[in-house]
Amino acid sequence: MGARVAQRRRSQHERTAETSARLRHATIDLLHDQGFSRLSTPQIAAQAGVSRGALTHHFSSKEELVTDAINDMLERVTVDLHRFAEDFSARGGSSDEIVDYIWQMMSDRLFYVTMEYLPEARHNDEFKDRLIPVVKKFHAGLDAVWMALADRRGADVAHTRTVMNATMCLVRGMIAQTVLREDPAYYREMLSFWKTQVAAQFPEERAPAAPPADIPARPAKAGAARAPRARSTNRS
Amino acid sequence: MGARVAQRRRSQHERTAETSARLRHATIDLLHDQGFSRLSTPQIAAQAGVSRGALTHHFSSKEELVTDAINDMLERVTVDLHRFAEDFSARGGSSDEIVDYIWQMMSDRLFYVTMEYLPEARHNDEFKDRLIPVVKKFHAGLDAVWMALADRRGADVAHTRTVMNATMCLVRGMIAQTVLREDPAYYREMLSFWKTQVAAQFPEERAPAAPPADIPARPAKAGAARAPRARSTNRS
DNA sequence: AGATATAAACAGACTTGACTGTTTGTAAGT
DNA sequence: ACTTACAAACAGTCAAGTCTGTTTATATCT
Repeated sequence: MGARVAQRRRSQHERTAETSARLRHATIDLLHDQGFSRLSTPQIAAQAGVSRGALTHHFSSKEELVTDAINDMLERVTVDLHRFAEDFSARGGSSDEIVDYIWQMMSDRLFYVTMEYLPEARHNDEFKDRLIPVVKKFHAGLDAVWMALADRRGADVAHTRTVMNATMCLVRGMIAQTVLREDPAYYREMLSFWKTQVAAQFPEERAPAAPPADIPARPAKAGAARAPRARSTNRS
Repeated sequence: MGARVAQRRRSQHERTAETSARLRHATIDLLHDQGFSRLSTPQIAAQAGVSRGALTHHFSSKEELVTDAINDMLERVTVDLHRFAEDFSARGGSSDEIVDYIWQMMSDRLFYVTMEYLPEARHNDEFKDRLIPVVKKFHAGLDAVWMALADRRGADVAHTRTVMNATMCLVRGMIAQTVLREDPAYYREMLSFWKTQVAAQFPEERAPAAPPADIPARPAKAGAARAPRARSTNRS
Protein backbone atom coordinates (compact mmCIF):
# COMPACT_ATOMS: atom_id res chain seq x y z
CA MET A 1 0.00 0.00 0.00
CA GLY A 2 1.00 3.64 0.11
CA ALA A 3 4.75 3.28 0.57
CA ARG A 4 5.12 6.29 2.78
CA VAL A 5 7.95 8.51 1.68
CA ALA A 6 10.59 9.58 4.13
CA GLN A 7 8.69 11.90 6.42
CA ARG A 8 9.93 14.75 8.42
CA ARG A 9 9.03 14.96 12.04
CA ARG A 10 5.37 15.78 12.48
CA SER A 11 3.85 17.09 15.67
CA GLN A 12 1.32 14.96 17.50
CA HIS A 13 -1.34 17.39 16.46
CA GLU A 14 -0.40 17.14 12.82
CA ARG A 15 -0.31 13.37 12.96
CA THR A 16 -3.75 13.22 14.49
CA ALA A 17 -5.17 15.69 12.00
CA GLU A 18 -3.73 13.90 9.01
CA THR A 19 -4.57 10.37 10.03
CA SER A 20 -8.12 11.13 11.10
CA ALA A 21 -8.69 13.14 7.93
CA ARG A 22 -7.46 10.24 5.84
CA LEU A 23 -9.86 7.98 7.65
CA ARG A 24 -12.79 10.33 7.22
CA HIS A 25 -12.13 10.73 3.52
CA ALA A 26 -11.70 7.00 3.06
CA THR A 27 -14.99 6.49 4.84
CA ILE A 28 -16.86 8.76 2.43
CA ASP A 29 -15.11 7.21 -0.55
CA LEU A 30 -16.09 3.72 0.51
CA LEU A 31 -19.58 4.77 1.48
CA HIS A 32 -19.97 6.03 -2.05
CA ASP A 33 -18.18 3.21 -3.83
CA GLN A 34 -19.14 0.16 -1.75
CA GLY A 35 -22.17 1.21 0.24
CA PHE A 36 -23.01 1.17 3.91
CA SER A 37 -23.79 -2.51 4.17
CA ARG A 38 -20.31 -3.36 2.85
CA LEU A 39 -18.55 -0.72 4.88
CA SER A 40 -16.14 -2.30 7.32
CA THR A 41 -13.47 -0.83 9.51
CA PRO A 42 -10.72 -3.07 8.12
CA GLN A 43 -11.59 -1.83 4.66
CA ILE A 44 -11.63 1.79 5.73
CA ALA A 45 -8.23 1.44 7.36
CA ALA A 46 -6.82 -0.20 4.24
CA GLN A 47 -8.25 2.50 1.98
CA ALA A 48 -6.82 5.20 4.21
CA GLY A 49 -3.47 3.44 4.26
CA VAL A 50 -3.34 3.11 8.02
CA SER A 51 -3.69 0.20 10.38
CA ARG A 52 -6.90 -0.80 12.03
CA GLY A 53 -5.25 0.02 15.32
CA ALA A 54 -4.87 3.62 14.22
CA LEU A 55 -8.54 3.70 13.34
CA THR A 56 -9.66 2.40 16.69
CA HIS A 57 -7.33 4.82 18.39
CA HIS A 58 -8.86 7.86 16.74
CA PHE A 59 -12.49 6.76 16.67
CA SER A 60 -14.09 4.88 19.50
CA SER A 61 -16.69 3.28 17.24
CA LYS A 62 -17.60 2.85 13.65
CA GLU A 63 -20.56 5.15 14.15
CA GLU A 64 -18.40 7.95 15.43
CA LEU A 65 -16.15 7.68 12.41
CA VAL A 66 -19.03 7.62 9.98
CA THR A 67 -20.83 10.57 11.52
CA ASP A 68 -17.61 12.59 11.66
CA ALA A 69 -16.96 11.78 8.03
CA ILE A 70 -20.45 12.85 7.02
CA ASN A 71 -20.06 16.06 8.94
CA ASP A 72 -16.86 16.74 7.03
CA MET A 73 -18.51 16.09 3.71
CA LEU A 74 -21.44 18.39 4.43
CA GLU A 75 -19.15 21.16 5.59
CA ARG A 76 -17.18 20.97 2.38
CA VAL A 77 -20.35 21.04 0.32
CA THR A 78 -21.62 24.03 2.27
CA VAL A 79 -18.42 25.94 1.65
CA ASP A 80 -18.65 25.20 -2.07
CA LEU A 81 -22.26 26.31 -2.16
CA HIS A 82 -21.45 29.58 -0.46
CA ARG A 83 -18.75 30.21 -3.00
CA PHE A 84 -21.17 29.55 -5.81
CA ALA A 85 -23.81 31.81 -4.30
CA GLU A 86 -21.42 34.71 -3.91
CA ASP A 87 -20.18 34.41 -7.43
CA PHE A 88 -23.72 33.96 -8.68
CA SER A 89 -24.99 37.04 -6.89
CA ALA A 90 -22.09 39.13 -8.05
CA ARG A 91 -22.78 38.18 -11.65
CA GLY A 92 -26.53 38.24 -11.33
CA GLY A 93 -27.00 34.78 -12.84
CA SER A 94 -30.25 33.21 -13.94
CA SER A 95 -32.31 30.89 -11.78
CA ASP A 96 -31.60 28.10 -14.27
CA GLU A 97 -28.05 28.10 -13.03
CA ILE A 98 -29.16 27.43 -9.50
CA VAL A 99 -31.11 24.38 -10.59
CA ASP A 100 -28.13 23.14 -12.55
CA TYR A 101 -25.81 23.72 -9.64
CA ILE A 102 -28.01 21.82 -7.23
CA TRP A 103 -28.29 18.96 -9.66
CA GLN A 104 -24.53 18.82 -10.08
CA MET A 105 -23.80 19.12 -6.40
CA MET A 106 -26.22 16.39 -5.43
CA SER A 107 -25.45 13.95 -8.21
CA ASP A 108 -21.69 14.34 -7.91
CA ARG A 109 -21.55 12.27 -4.76
CA LEU A 110 -23.58 14.03 -2.10
CA PHE A 111 -26.92 12.36 -2.48
CA TYR A 112 -25.56 8.95 -3.35
CA VAL A 113 -23.65 9.01 -0.09
CA THR A 114 -26.74 10.29 1.66
CA MET A 115 -28.78 7.40 0.34
CA GLU A 116 -26.25 5.07 1.91
CA TYR A 117 -26.57 6.35 5.43
CA LEU A 118 -30.20 7.45 5.57
CA PRO A 119 -31.51 3.90 6.00
CA GLU A 120 -29.09 3.31 8.83
CA ALA A 121 -30.26 6.51 10.51
CA ARG A 122 -33.79 5.25 10.27
CA HIS A 123 -33.00 2.15 12.33
CA ASN A 124 -30.20 3.24 14.61
CA ASP A 125 -31.26 5.87 17.08
CA GLU A 126 -27.80 6.68 18.35
CA PHE A 127 -26.58 7.18 14.82
CA LYS A 128 -29.62 9.28 14.03
CA ASP A 129 -29.12 11.46 17.10
CA ARG A 130 -25.53 12.09 16.13
CA LEU A 131 -26.60 12.98 12.62
CA ILE A 132 -29.51 15.31 13.27
CA PRO A 133 -27.43 18.28 14.44
CA VAL A 134 -25.06 17.70 11.55
CA VAL A 135 -27.74 17.90 8.88
CA LYS A 136 -29.48 20.70 10.75
CA LYS A 137 -26.34 22.75 10.39
CA PHE A 138 -26.20 21.85 6.71
CA HIS A 139 -29.80 22.90 6.17
CA ALA A 140 -29.15 26.15 7.96
CA GLY A 141 -26.27 26.77 5.60
CA LEU A 142 -28.47 26.05 2.61
CA ASP A 143 -31.16 28.31 3.93
CA ALA A 144 -28.71 31.15 4.44
CA VAL A 145 -27.75 30.88 0.79
CA TRP A 146 -31.33 30.89 -0.43
CA MET A 147 -32.17 33.85 1.76
CA ALA A 148 -29.19 35.81 0.51
CA LEU A 149 -30.24 35.13 -3.04
CA ALA A 150 -33.83 36.14 -2.36
CA ASP A 151 -32.59 39.30 -0.73
CA ARG A 152 -30.53 40.44 -3.65
CA ARG A 153 -33.36 39.66 -5.99
CA GLY A 154 -35.93 41.29 -3.83
CA ALA A 155 -37.99 38.11 -3.98
CA ASP A 156 -40.40 36.99 -1.30
CA VAL A 157 -38.39 35.28 1.39
CA ALA A 158 -40.81 32.56 2.43
CA HIS A 159 -41.72 31.73 -1.12
CA THR A 160 -38.11 31.54 -2.21
CA ARG A 161 -37.42 29.19 0.66
CA THR A 162 -40.25 26.91 -0.45
CA VAL A 163 -39.20 26.90 -4.09
CA MET A 164 -35.58 26.16 -3.27
CA ASN A 165 -36.49 23.43 -0.82
CA ALA A 166 -38.78 21.92 -3.43
CA THR A 167 -35.92 22.01 -5.90
CA MET A 168 -33.74 20.14 -3.45
CA CYS A 169 -36.45 17.54 -2.91
CA LEU A 170 -37.13 17.14 -6.61
CA VAL A 171 -33.47 16.60 -7.29
CA ARG A 172 -33.19 14.10 -4.45
CA GLY A 173 -36.02 12.09 -5.94
CA MET A 174 -34.54 12.25 -9.41
CA ILE A 175 -31.17 11.04 -8.23
CA ALA A 176 -32.77 8.20 -6.35
CA GLN A 177 -34.32 7.16 -9.63
CA THR A 178 -31.03 7.20 -11.49
CA VAL A 179 -30.01 4.06 -9.64
CA LEU A 180 -32.46 1.89 -11.53
CA ARG A 181 -33.47 4.08 -14.42
CA GLU A 182 -30.90 5.11 -16.96
CA ASP A 183 -32.63 7.60 -19.19
CA PRO A 184 -30.82 10.90 -19.72
CA ALA A 185 -33.67 12.36 -21.76
CA TYR A 186 -36.02 11.78 -18.87
CA TYR A 187 -33.89 13.73 -16.42
CA ARG A 188 -33.09 16.42 -18.96
CA GLU A 189 -36.74 16.98 -19.66
CA MET A 190 -37.63 17.12 -16.00
CA LEU A 191 -34.88 19.59 -15.17
CA SER A 192 -35.94 21.68 -18.10
CA PHE A 193 -39.54 21.65 -16.93
CA TRP A 194 -38.49 22.61 -13.46
CA LYS A 195 -36.33 25.48 -14.65
CA THR A 196 -39.30 27.07 -16.34
CA GLN A 197 -41.29 26.62 -13.15
CA VAL A 198 -38.64 28.18 -10.99
CA ALA A 199 -38.12 31.03 -13.40
CA ALA A 200 -41.84 31.72 -13.32
CA GLN A 201 -41.61 32.07 -9.55
CA PHE A 202 -39.16 34.93 -9.90
CA PRO A 203 -40.80 37.31 -12.33
CA GLU A 204 -38.36 40.09 -11.49
CA GLU A 205 -35.67 38.12 -13.20
CA ARG A 206 -33.56 40.44 -15.37
CA ALA A 207 -32.70 38.73 -18.58
CA PRO A 208 -34.95 36.01 -19.99
CA ALA A 209 -38.22 36.00 -18.08
CA ALA A 210 -40.26 32.80 -17.97
CA PRO A 211 -40.58 31.58 -21.54
CA PRO A 212 -43.99 30.49 -22.83
CA ALA A 213 -44.68 27.27 -20.98
CA ASP A 214 -45.45 25.22 -24.08
CA ILE A 215 -42.02 25.60 -25.61
CA PRO A 216 -40.37 22.37 -24.47
CA ALA A 217 -37.40 24.50 -23.47
CA ARG A 218 -33.87 24.21 -24.73
CA PRO A 219 -32.00 20.92 -24.56
CA ALA A 220 -30.73 22.06 -21.20
CA LYS A 221 -27.21 20.75 -21.42
CA ALA A 222 -27.40 20.97 -17.70
CA GLY A 223 -24.70 22.03 -15.35
CA ALA A 224 -22.09 23.01 -17.86
CA ALA A 225 -22.52 26.50 -16.53
CA ARG A 226 -20.86 25.94 -13.22
CA ALA A 227 -19.16 22.62 -13.04
CA PRO A 228 -18.40 21.67 -9.45
CA ARG A 229 -14.73 22.11 -8.79
CA ALA A 230 -12.59 19.04 -9.25
CA ARG A 231 -13.91 16.46 -6.86
CA SER A 232 -12.27 17.06 -3.56
CA THR A 233 -11.51 13.40 -3.04
CA ASN A 234 -7.97 12.26 -3.23
CA ARG A 235 -7.70 8.73 -4.45
CA SER A 236 -4.09 8.08 -3.40
CA MET B 1 -43.16 -19.00 16.89
CA GLY B 2 -46.64 -18.93 15.38
CA ALA B 3 -48.11 -22.04 17.00
CA ARG B 4 -49.70 -23.38 13.89
CA VAL B 5 -53.31 -24.33 14.42
CA ALA B 6 -54.54 -27.70 13.33
CA GLN B 7 -54.44 -27.47 9.58
CA ARG B 8 -56.48 -29.26 7.08
CA ARG B 9 -54.73 -31.04 4.28
CA ARG B 10 -53.23 -28.54 1.84
CA SER B 11 -52.08 -29.40 -1.63
CA GLN B 12 -48.41 -29.09 -2.46
CA HIS B 13 -49.23 -26.12 -4.62
CA GLU B 14 -51.06 -24.41 -1.80
CA ARG B 15 -48.26 -25.09 0.63
CA THR B 16 -45.69 -23.59 -1.72
CA ALA B 17 -47.85 -20.56 -2.42
CA GLU B 18 -48.54 -19.90 1.24
CA THR B 19 -45.05 -20.42 2.55
CA SER B 20 -43.34 -18.43 -0.14
CA ALA B 21 -45.89 -15.63 0.25
CA ARG B 22 -45.27 -15.57 4.00
CA LEU B 23 -41.56 -15.29 3.31
CA ARG B 24 -42.00 -12.53 0.78
CA HIS B 25 -44.21 -10.54 3.09
CA ALA B 26 -41.86 -11.06 6.00
CA THR B 27 -39.02 -9.84 3.81
CA ILE B 28 -40.77 -6.58 3.05
CA ASP B 29 -41.78 -6.14 6.68
CA LEU B 30 -38.23 -6.59 7.86
CA LEU B 31 -36.81 -4.49 5.08
CA HIS B 32 -39.07 -1.72 6.31
CA ASP B 33 -38.62 -2.29 10.02
CA GLN B 34 -34.98 -3.33 10.28
CA GLY B 35 -33.36 -2.24 7.05
CA PHE B 36 -31.33 -4.00 4.43
CA SER B 37 -28.08 -4.09 6.35
CA ARG B 38 -29.78 -5.93 9.22
CA LEU B 39 -31.80 -8.22 6.99
CA SER B 40 -30.83 -11.83 7.57
CA THR B 41 -32.36 -15.05 6.37
CA PRO B 42 -32.74 -16.50 9.90
CA GLN B 43 -34.68 -13.40 10.86
CA ILE B 44 -36.89 -13.56 7.80
CA ALA B 45 -37.69 -17.20 8.47
CA ALA B 46 -38.51 -16.43 12.09
CA GLN B 47 -40.74 -13.51 11.12
CA ALA B 48 -42.53 -15.67 8.58
CA GLY B 49 -42.94 -18.41 11.15
CA VAL B 50 -41.15 -21.04 9.11
CA SER B 51 -37.78 -22.67 9.40
CA ARG B 52 -34.72 -21.48 7.61
CA GLY B 53 -34.74 -24.77 5.77
CA ALA B 54 -38.08 -23.86 4.25
CA LEU B 55 -36.66 -20.56 3.14
CA THR B 56 -33.68 -22.12 1.42
CA HIS B 57 -35.99 -24.64 -0.19
CA HIS B 58 -38.15 -22.00 -1.83
CA PHE B 59 -35.48 -19.43 -2.64
CA SER B 60 -32.07 -20.35 -3.86
CA SER B 61 -30.50 -17.17 -2.55
CA LYS B 62 -31.23 -14.18 -0.41
CA GLU B 63 -31.21 -11.97 -3.48
CA GLU B 64 -33.86 -14.02 -5.20
CA LEU B 65 -36.10 -13.78 -2.16
CA VAL B 66 -35.61 -10.04 -1.85
CA THR B 67 -36.24 -9.32 -5.52
CA ASP B 68 -39.33 -11.52 -5.54
CA ALA B 69 -40.60 -9.74 -2.46
CA ILE B 70 -40.03 -6.33 -4.03
CA ASN B 71 -41.81 -7.44 -7.16
CA ASP B 72 -44.78 -8.49 -5.02
CA MET B 73 -44.87 -5.18 -3.25
CA LEU B 74 -44.78 -3.16 -6.44
CA GLU B 75 -47.51 -5.25 -7.99
CA ARG B 76 -49.75 -4.66 -5.01
CA VAL B 77 -49.07 -0.93 -5.13
CA THR B 78 -49.82 -0.85 -8.85
CA VAL B 79 -53.14 -2.58 -8.35
CA ASP B 80 -54.05 -0.09 -5.63
CA LEU B 81 -53.09 2.82 -7.83
CA HIS B 82 -55.21 1.57 -10.69
CA ARG B 83 -58.16 1.26 -8.36
CA PHE B 84 -57.62 4.81 -7.18
CA ALA B 85 -57.31 6.12 -10.72
CA GLU B 86 -60.53 4.48 -11.85
CA ASP B 87 -62.44 5.77 -8.88
CA PHE B 88 -60.85 9.18 -9.32
CA SER B 89 -61.72 9.41 -12.99
CA ALA B 90 -65.26 8.27 -12.38
CA ARG B 91 -65.74 11.00 -9.80
CA GLY B 92 -63.74 13.61 -11.65
CA GLY B 93 -61.55 14.46 -8.66
CA SER B 94 -59.18 17.37 -8.36
CA SER B 95 -55.48 17.19 -9.07
CA ASP B 96 -54.82 17.89 -5.38
CA GLU B 97 -56.12 14.44 -4.65
CA ILE B 98 -53.53 12.87 -6.88
CA VAL B 99 -50.74 14.62 -5.05
CA ASP B 100 -52.18 13.50 -1.74
CA TYR B 101 -52.54 9.96 -2.96
CA ILE B 102 -48.97 9.76 -4.18
CA TRP B 103 -47.72 11.18 -0.90
CA GLN B 104 -49.71 8.63 1.05
CA MET B 105 -48.75 5.72 -1.15
CA MET B 106 -45.06 6.54 -1.01
CA SER B 107 -44.82 7.43 2.64
CA ASP B 108 -46.88 4.49 3.80
CA ARG B 109 -44.06 2.06 3.25
CA LEU B 110 -43.22 2.07 -0.43
CA PHE B 111 -40.43 4.60 -0.53
CA TYR B 112 -38.95 3.68 2.82
CA VAL B 113 -38.58 0.14 1.55
CA THR B 114 -37.20 1.48 -1.71
CA MET B 115 -34.56 3.48 0.14
CA GLU B 116 -33.45 0.25 1.75
CA TYR B 117 -32.73 -1.64 -1.43
CA LEU B 118 -31.64 1.14 -3.79
CA PRO B 119 -28.15 1.36 -2.30
CA GLU B 120 -27.73 -2.37 -2.65
CA ALA B 121 -28.80 -2.16 -6.28
CA ARG B 122 -26.17 0.47 -6.84
CA HIS B 123 -23.38 -1.89 -5.78
CA ASN B 124 -24.64 -5.33 -6.69
CA ASP B 125 -25.03 -5.79 -10.41
CA GLU B 126 -26.86 -9.08 -10.25
CA PHE B 127 -29.36 -7.62 -7.85
CA LYS B 128 -29.70 -4.55 -10.02
CA ASP B 129 -30.27 -6.61 -13.15
CA ARG B 130 -33.00 -8.57 -11.42
CA LEU B 131 -34.62 -5.38 -10.25
CA ILE B 132 -34.59 -3.31 -13.43
CA PRO B 133 -37.38 -5.21 -15.21
CA VAL B 134 -39.38 -5.17 -12.00
CA VAL B 135 -39.31 -1.41 -11.63
CA LYS B 136 -39.69 -0.94 -15.35
CA LYS B 137 -42.98 -2.77 -15.11
CA PHE B 138 -43.95 -0.61 -12.17
CA HIS B 139 -43.14 2.58 -14.04
CA ALA B 140 -45.13 1.37 -17.01
CA GLY B 141 -48.07 0.84 -14.69
CA LEU B 142 -47.70 4.32 -13.30
CA ASP B 143 -47.46 5.79 -16.75
CA ALA B 144 -50.61 4.02 -17.86
CA VAL B 145 -52.45 5.63 -14.99
CA TRP B 146 -51.14 9.11 -15.77
CA MET B 147 -51.99 8.70 -19.44
CA ALA B 148 -55.51 7.56 -18.65
CA LEU B 149 -55.96 10.58 -16.44
CA ALA B 150 -54.61 12.95 -19.06
CA ASP B 151 -56.89 11.40 -21.62
CA ARG B 152 -60.05 11.90 -19.63
CA ARG B 153 -59.01 15.43 -18.86
CA GLY B 154 -58.01 16.19 -22.40
CA ALA B 155 -54.65 17.37 -21.11
CA ASP B 156 -51.45 17.26 -23.08
CA VAL B 157 -50.05 13.78 -22.79
CA ALA B 158 -46.33 14.54 -22.69
CA HIS B 159 -46.77 17.42 -20.33
CA THR B 160 -48.93 15.40 -17.97
CA ARG B 161 -46.30 12.71 -17.95
CA THR B 162 -43.63 15.22 -16.97
CA VAL B 163 -45.71 16.80 -14.26
CA MET B 164 -46.67 13.46 -12.72
CA ASN B 165 -43.12 12.17 -12.86
CA ALA B 166 -41.93 15.36 -11.23
CA THR B 167 -44.52 14.84 -8.52
CA MET B 168 -43.18 11.37 -7.89
CA CYS B 169 -39.63 12.68 -7.69
CA LEU B 170 -40.56 15.54 -5.41
CA VAL B 171 -42.32 13.17 -3.06
CA ARG B 172 -39.36 10.78 -3.09
CA GLY B 173 -37.09 13.60 -2.08
CA MET B 174 -39.44 14.76 0.65
CA ILE B 175 -39.74 11.32 2.13
CA ALA B 176 -35.98 10.91 2.11
CA GLN B 177 -35.83 14.06 4.19
CA THR B 178 -38.34 12.81 6.73
CA VAL B 179 -35.71 10.42 8.04
CA LEU B 180 -33.65 13.20 9.61
CA ARG B 181 -36.03 16.13 9.58
CA GLU B 182 -39.19 15.98 11.58
CA ASP B 183 -41.12 19.07 10.63
CA PRO B 184 -44.74 18.52 9.59
CA ALA B 185 -45.26 22.17 8.72
CA TYR B 186 -42.38 21.98 6.25
CA TYR B 187 -43.87 19.06 4.37
CA ARG B 188 -47.38 20.48 4.55
CA GLU B 189 -46.23 23.74 3.05
CA MET B 190 -44.31 22.04 0.29
CA LEU B 191 -47.20 19.78 -0.66
CA SER B 192 -49.49 22.75 -0.66
CA PHE B 193 -47.12 24.67 -2.92
CA TRP B 194 -46.85 21.70 -5.21
CA LYS B 195 -50.59 21.30 -5.47
CA THR B 196 -50.95 24.82 -6.74
CA GLN B 197 -48.20 24.15 -9.24
CA VAL B 198 -49.86 21.00 -10.50
CA ALA B 199 -53.26 22.59 -10.63
CA ALA B 200 -51.81 25.43 -12.70
CA GLN B 201 -50.63 22.84 -15.21
CA PHE B 202 -54.20 21.66 -15.76
CA PRO B 203 -56.21 24.80 -16.45
CA GLU B 204 -59.14 22.82 -17.77
CA GLU B 205 -59.79 21.55 -14.29
CA ARG B 206 -63.51 21.65 -13.55
CA ALA B 207 -64.18 22.67 -10.01
CA PRO B 208 -61.72 24.66 -7.92
CA ALA B 209 -59.00 26.01 -10.17
CA ALA B 210 -55.71 26.92 -8.58
CA PRO B 211 -56.57 28.73 -5.36
CA PRO B 212 -54.73 31.94 -4.51
CA ALA B 213 -51.25 30.77 -3.68
CA ASP B 214 -51.13 32.42 -0.28
CA ILE B 215 -53.86 30.35 1.26
CA PRO B 216 -51.76 27.72 3.03
CA ALA B 217 -54.24 25.09 1.92
CA ARG B 218 -56.05 22.71 4.20
CA PRO B 219 -54.17 20.69 6.78
CA ALA B 220 -53.76 18.05 4.11
CA LYS B 221 -55.02 15.15 6.13
CA ALA B 222 -54.06 13.47 2.94
CA GLY B 223 -55.21 10.36 1.24
CA ALA B 224 -58.20 9.51 3.36
CA ALA B 225 -59.92 9.07 0.03
CA ARG B 226 -58.44 5.69 -0.66
CA ALA B 227 -56.64 4.55 2.41
CA PRO B 228 -54.28 1.71 1.67
CA ARG B 229 -55.97 -1.43 2.87
CA ALA B 230 -54.97 -2.77 6.21
CA ARG B 231 -51.34 -3.65 5.92
CA SER B 232 -51.17 -7.09 4.52
CA THR B 233 -48.62 -8.22 7.04
CA ASN B 234 -49.42 -10.99 9.40
CA ARG B 235 -47.38 -10.78 12.51
CA SER B 236 -47.94 -14.30 13.86
C1' DA C 1 21.45 20.97 26.47
C1' DG C 2 20.87 16.09 27.24
C1' DA C 3 18.90 12.21 29.59
C1' DT C 4 14.65 10.43 30.96
C1' DA C 5 9.67 9.92 32.08
C1' DT C 6 5.16 10.00 30.24
C1' DA C 7 1.61 10.11 27.07
C1' DA C 8 -0.04 9.77 22.58
C1' DA C 9 0.02 7.41 17.95
C1' DC C 10 0.14 3.30 15.79
C1' DA C 11 0.24 -1.95 14.72
C1' DG C 12 -1.58 -6.37 14.90
C1' DA C 13 -3.49 -10.49 17.33
C1' DC C 14 -7.49 -12.39 19.70
C1' DT C 15 -12.53 -13.14 21.04
C1' DT C 16 -17.04 -13.55 20.20
C1' DG C 17 -20.87 -13.63 17.52
C1' DA C 18 -23.59 -13.82 13.43
C1' DC C 19 -24.67 -14.75 8.72
C1' DT C 20 -24.85 -17.36 4.11
C1' DG C 21 -24.84 -21.38 1.59
C1' DT C 22 -24.73 -26.47 2.01
C1' DT C 23 -25.95 -30.88 3.56
C1' DT C 24 -28.30 -34.39 5.81
C1' DG C 25 -32.49 -36.06 7.85
C1' DT C 26 -37.79 -36.21 8.42
C1' DA C 27 -42.71 -35.46 7.35
C1' DA C 28 -46.35 -34.54 4.19
C1' DG C 29 -48.59 -34.99 -0.33
C1' DT C 30 -49.38 -37.59 -5.03
C1' DA D 1 -42.80 -45.53 -4.17
C1' DC D 2 -41.51 -41.34 -4.94
C1' DT D 3 -41.35 -36.47 -5.07
C1' DT D 4 -41.86 -32.21 -2.81
C1' DA D 5 -41.99 -29.49 1.56
C1' DC D 6 -39.87 -28.65 5.60
C1' DA D 7 -36.35 -28.91 9.63
C1' DA D 8 -32.03 -28.52 11.74
C1' DA D 9 -27.19 -29.15 12.08
C1' DC D 10 -22.71 -27.88 9.85
C1' DA D 11 -18.77 -25.25 7.66
C1' DG D 12 -16.51 -21.36 6.31
C1' DT D 13 -16.19 -16.32 6.40
C1' DC D 14 -15.79 -12.00 8.38
C1' DA D 15 -17.29 -8.39 11.08
C1' DA D 16 -16.66 -5.21 15.64
C1' DG D 17 -14.63 -4.39 19.76
C1' DT D 18 -10.95 -5.33 23.08
C1' DC D 19 -6.33 -5.95 24.41
C1' DT D 20 -1.29 -6.15 24.29
C1' DG D 21 2.90 -4.51 22.48
C1' DT D 22 5.83 -0.98 19.89
C1' DT D 23 7.16 3.43 18.13
C1' DT D 24 7.08 8.48 18.13
C1' DA D 25 6.48 13.02 20.20
C1' DT D 26 6.71 16.04 24.22
C1' DA D 27 7.26 17.44 29.01
C1' DT D 28 10.48 17.37 32.98
C1' DC D 29 14.57 17.39 35.63
C1' DT D 30 19.29 18.02 36.37
